[in-house]
Amino acid sequence: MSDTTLADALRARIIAGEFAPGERLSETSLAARLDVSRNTLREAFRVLAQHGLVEHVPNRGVSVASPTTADVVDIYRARRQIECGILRDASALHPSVAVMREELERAEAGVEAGDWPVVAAANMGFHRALVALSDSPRLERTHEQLLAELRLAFLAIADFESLHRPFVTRNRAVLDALVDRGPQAAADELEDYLTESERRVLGAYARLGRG
Amino acid sequence: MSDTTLADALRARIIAGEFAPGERLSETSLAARLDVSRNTLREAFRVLAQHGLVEHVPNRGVSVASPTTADVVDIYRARRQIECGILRDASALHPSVAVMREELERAEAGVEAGDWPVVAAANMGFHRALVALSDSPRLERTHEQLLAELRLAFLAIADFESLHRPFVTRNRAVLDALVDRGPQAAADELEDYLTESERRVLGAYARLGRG
DNA sequence: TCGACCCACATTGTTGAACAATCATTGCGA
DNA sequence: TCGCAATGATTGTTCAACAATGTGGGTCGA
Repeated sequence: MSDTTLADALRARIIAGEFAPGERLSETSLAARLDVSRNTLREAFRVLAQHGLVEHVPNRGVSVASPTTADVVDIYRARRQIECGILRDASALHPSVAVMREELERAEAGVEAGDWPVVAAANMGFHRALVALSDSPRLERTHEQLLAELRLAFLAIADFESLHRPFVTRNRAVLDALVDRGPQAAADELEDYLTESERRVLGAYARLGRG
Repeated sequence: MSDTTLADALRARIIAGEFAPGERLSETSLAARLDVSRNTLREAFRVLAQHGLVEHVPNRGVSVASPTTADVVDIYRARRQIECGILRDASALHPSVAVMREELERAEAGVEAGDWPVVAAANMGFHRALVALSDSPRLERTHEQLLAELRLAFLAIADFESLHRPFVTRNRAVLDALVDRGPQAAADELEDYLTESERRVLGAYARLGRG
């Protein structure tokens, strides 16, 4: 199996919650379980470590990342910088606006159905489409990594409903603001969104005695 | 040798211009030359590929990245987004302002001495310190990768003087604006800087028949 | 009982060799 | 000249081994 494919497969498994945040990933046993050699697995680990999905400590192996409070704060700081900046410069005519609307509707349908994993995915899709407004592959890549890390924080908290349900209407507000009141208003809405979302995550962390 | 150390060493060599942008990096010969095994080298390659410093094509190995015109445009787009956004929210009292001043003086001394590599390094140091105003490790990491890629573009152009000399006074203007006229004015100055710098790089690329 | 030290064990870091898979080139024939 | 198959080189992957490092347990002494 190609190492990139392997890294992608591992990434998907981690994001799906197959491995708990903080869980130690033994090279020997995981290699056996995935039916690849240790060397191949190690190459995949390097990729994931660069993505921030696993943490690599020399001579002590890799574990699934488990974002600390400081990490969460930093992730949201970076998100604010990137997402708000992009939105402020965005055009409501960009094709990606349609994608944002699709994801929003998917999230709203998910709320109706009470399917919180769908809501979570759609909310993230909304913000991914938002970043695509920038037409910058590098910003999209960076943002994608931020979302992947953040998803680990969500996994540690595990309460998808309270983490995602309240934010569907906020995403609606962001999109409406972009279309009706212009990019600056949308950026302001988004900043509120992110501040509130960060507050929720940090609150849950505090209740858990951190992540 | 630890793989991270190896990746760092390779990164330094690439950035120093030891390998030309676009040059093919043979696993066997490079492993022999660096006195490491192929497997270890491959792990380091994965790290560098994630940094955008080398390009990895399946079954065709890795080459030193050689940014295309589109890459340069994207790098500057991302820089504008990140650096200007940070500067707009920055405080002139942040400790990193002192670092910016140091790098600026180093650059000015370099201009006096006609030492363009020093000027180039100091200019980049200035912008690195600028991003450090954000106190965000993730933004710093992303920005560092952008600079590394950009350095490859500079290497392809090779005319350090015209790429870096004009921008020392512009950096001075950014710093002065931050201290004297506030973050918004500084962000405006910086936007001019980046636009002009991008124009220069693209112009040189055009003269070379692209990179 | 408690703490310091030492040793065996487990895991990672790295190597070298081997083989399959894929790509590039060369030379042949039509 | 063009297409094509054989050939050689390089990458992808595996395996086995050993060195280096970290971990935990157990002994010994106070």
